[in-house]
Amino acid sequence: MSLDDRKLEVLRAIVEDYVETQEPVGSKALVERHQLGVSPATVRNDMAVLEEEGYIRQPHTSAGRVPTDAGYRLFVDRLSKVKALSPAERRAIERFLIGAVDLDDVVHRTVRLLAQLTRQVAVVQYPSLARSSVRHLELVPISTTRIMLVMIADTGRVEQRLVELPSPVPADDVTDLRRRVNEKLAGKKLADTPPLVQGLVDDCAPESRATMACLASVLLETLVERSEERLALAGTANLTRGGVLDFQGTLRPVLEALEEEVILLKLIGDLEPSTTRVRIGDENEIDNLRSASVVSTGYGPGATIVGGLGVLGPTRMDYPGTIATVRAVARYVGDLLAQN
Amino acid sequence: MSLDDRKLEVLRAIVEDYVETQEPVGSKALVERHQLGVSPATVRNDMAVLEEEGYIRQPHTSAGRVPTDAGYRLFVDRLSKVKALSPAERRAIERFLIGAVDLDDVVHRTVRLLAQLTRQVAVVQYPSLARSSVRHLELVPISTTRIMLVMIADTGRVEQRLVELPSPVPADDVTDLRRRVNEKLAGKKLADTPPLVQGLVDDCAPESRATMACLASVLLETLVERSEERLALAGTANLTRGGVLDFQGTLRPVLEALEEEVILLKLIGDLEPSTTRVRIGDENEIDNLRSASVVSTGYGPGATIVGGLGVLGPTRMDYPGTIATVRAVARYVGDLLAQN
DNA sequence: GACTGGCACTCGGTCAGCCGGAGTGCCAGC
DNA sequence: GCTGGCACTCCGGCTGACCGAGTGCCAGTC
Repeated sequence: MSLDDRKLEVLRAIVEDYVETQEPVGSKALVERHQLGVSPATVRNDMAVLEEEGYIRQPHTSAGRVPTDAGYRLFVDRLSKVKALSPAERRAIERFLIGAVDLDDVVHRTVRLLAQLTRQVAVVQYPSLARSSVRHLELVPISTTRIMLVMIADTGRVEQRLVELPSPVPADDVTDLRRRVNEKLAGKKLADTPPLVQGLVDDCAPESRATMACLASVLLETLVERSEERLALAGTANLTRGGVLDFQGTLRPVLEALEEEVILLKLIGDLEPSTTRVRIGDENEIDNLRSASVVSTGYGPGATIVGGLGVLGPTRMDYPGTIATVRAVARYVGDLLAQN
Repeated sequence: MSLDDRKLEVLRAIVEDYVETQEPVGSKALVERHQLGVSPATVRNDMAVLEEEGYIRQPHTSAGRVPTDAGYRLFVDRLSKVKALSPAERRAIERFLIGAVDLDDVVHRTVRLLAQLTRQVAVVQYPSLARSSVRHLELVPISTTRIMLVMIADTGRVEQRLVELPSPVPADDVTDLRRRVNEKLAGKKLADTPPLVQGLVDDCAPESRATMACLASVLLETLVERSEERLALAGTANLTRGGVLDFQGTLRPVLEALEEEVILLKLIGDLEPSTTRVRIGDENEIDNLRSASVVSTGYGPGATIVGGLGVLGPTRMDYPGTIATVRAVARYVGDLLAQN
């Protein structure tokens, strides 16, 4: 019951036409627009098979065919070759990213760029703290019993936390604390710090141990364990393209999902394999996004990956183009980070 | 041609009913739902006058009446008393804000809270740098020719900028720079710093002047002049309540406007008079938001104002309730900031 | 003079019925 | 195994009728 080449070709044609026109595609139109070399009747037979196999379906009897999620999946996996970016697009990417002055700026520019190029909703995760190393830890006395802990990561991220101290600490002691903390932690992966931090507390002279313990708990709790991932989002307005036809009538669930950072992280996180990932319709675990597709990938300097980025759109999207753009942007961002 | 009390009462009834039901309201329904003590025919006469004056209009002949922007304006200015918050709402606010650990957290919680309570789109501006004072400036050497400048403001905001130095600077000099910069600037309003910074450069020994100049220019350019305002946004999904009926059929322009930080700032900025501000429909300068209303106010510790917050929704919104909530939330946030 | 009841009129929304067109499935023939 | 032909289905759009909500106006009443 395997699909021969022509049937696959028919599927490809259906996907391409439907993505472009947003309308169910019939056998006659298909042979007209693509040089299939066979008659509409033959195509109809092929369509019947494709439908039986679950790759396409009819919205109603006597309407054209529309790809199913499975159809898109097959298309993405076997029928589409990655589209090369146009020189104009390459230039746009470079121009867009070249003036960035700090990490915030890079992330914001990237997310807007992605939204603009793909004409979809774009999401970019800030470099994950969990994958960063400590470049420097700064302790800034705010008052005698308050210290601002500033952590600068090698990925460019800077996080600050206010630490309330149990008792007043003189400025000299702060200097000493700073030195000790940096000696121990600078250059270390954040994930590797817990035992080191514990060591710091243990090695402390009794009189400053309480202070160090305070510092250590803030460090561990808010930067290592509960390290909040940050995100940037752009292009929500693109959801309204194509009317309310995509997303089965209402943007509600999609907009709701986009407001939940946890959900977005799930979407573009899981960046292990460093390859581009495509989730089509029902393949999404999040119920609100069953009518959407997500294309995501990891980025980072060189071969390492420090964060994820991706776009979200209707299942009816230009997969080859989107995949190419997402990849290209990720690569550029990675290069940019490598320069620091 | 002035409107007597009953006509105003009729207008109020129309606004309240329309806000609630989302449907044009007719004379008969009006006398049934409100104890106006007159017959529908009389109400019709009043309506005719109100329509002539431009406070209400008919979507089509022989349909009920709908308030115009001017009608809402009159309602807000003269007909509505501010609604008191329910104890439940007060408790919600307190509970929501009480656990905040840092400024980011405060802002994020606030914006979500606002969105949730008003069921509209909420915007919260971070405390403006322009209205902040310098609490501390920290210089962190990243390499011999790179310094991370970290500014901690009294409002809790922390900004960092990477400074590329013209020549290597030894650690001791950095310490010295840090001391001098803080002596001069700590405690000063950011807006007052430019002459002081200039003084710092002028007073510098020739050998460190280039470094100081570098620092000064980053400070002035990116923190004082081009000081970027930051924002948080939440509740976009609330736009879809009431179908696509509000916002004349398409969310597009509204979503687009919400993506432009500049636009949002204009909306909730301009916080001079410290009073709550209501912009209704066409009163908005931004074309994309002509079908929306914005309720905004300033917040800050005590009587000073350091930033703005507000909500955006359809012109058909519960103004008294929204105004009360926006005010209350602003007050709570101000109190919270005052505690630091 | 202000309010009221009554009446004719308007017009949007809905429903049924009709028609055309696009598209299908199937079948016989090559 | 492909093709042309044919009957069938069903969506979408159009039309006309009807209903109901709501209005404007007018004459009558307090």
